[in-house]
Amino acid sequence: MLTPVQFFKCLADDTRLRCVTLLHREGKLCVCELTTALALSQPKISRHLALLRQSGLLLDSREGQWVYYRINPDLPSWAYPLLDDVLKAVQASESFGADLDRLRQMDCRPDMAVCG
Amino acid sequence: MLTPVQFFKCLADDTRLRCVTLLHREGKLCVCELTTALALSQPKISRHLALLRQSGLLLDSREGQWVYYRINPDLPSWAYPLLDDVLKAVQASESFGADLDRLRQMDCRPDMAVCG
DNA sequence: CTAGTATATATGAAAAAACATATATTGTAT
DNA sequence: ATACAATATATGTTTTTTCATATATACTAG
Repeated sequence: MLTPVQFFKCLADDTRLRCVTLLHREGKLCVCELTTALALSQPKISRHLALLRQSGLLLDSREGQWVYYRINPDLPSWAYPLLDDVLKAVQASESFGADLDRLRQMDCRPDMAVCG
Repeated sequence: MLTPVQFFKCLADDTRLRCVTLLHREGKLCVCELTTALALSQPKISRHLALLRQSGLLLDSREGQWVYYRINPDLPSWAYPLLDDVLKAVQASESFGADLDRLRQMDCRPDMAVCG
């Protein structure tokens, strides 16, 4: 079971905080979308996602060649108001807008019909 | 200015999380009260308080031989709802009750008339 | 169907950096 | 002198990052 300290360790890194807030806002994203949005190397993203998955904060699911991550819907109840306030805090920041822009401008995202 | 990541780094350690939640609940406490409440060594507490002070989350003020710490009242506005959520999350935990008990049972706390 | 190839993701290993803790010492106020 | 608090040093541990490689799925040509 995720403890408060573990929860904050998850958010205490720039890469992980950006992944979690994007996922909380967008619902679910695959690794390549996160890699593009954050403009970071694939192994770096993958390692941080693994940590978040192992801590129980995220769930993953494979769909064909893509692996999607999302916020675990069975977190302890104290976690959700925190996540909402985290999103509000981070949305105000400059870097979050840039991440979202790169995600929007990404051509050929897996969910888009043109790519299936 | 405190950023969201720095804020979460502050809370991503058991000792610091307990200090911050106690201070958020109690208003202000001196180092010896925190040392008693958490049942940890003075240098250990002092080091973590210094980190929290340097990050801007806490303010300190000397009153005679005692140094009091409190939550900085000039944090970015996103921080306060988060701190409230944090307190709710931590209050549910067992260790928090024990910290509070040790604080209550501490005899000769600096604020108490018998000790002045 | 099979072989070959491309894309997506994960992980092993190693190096660097950051962090936490203990002990000892120093500073500050009464 | 005594109580309270901060810091210096050394040490051990954890975390983060990168590069290279492994695995899994999908696609294409024969």
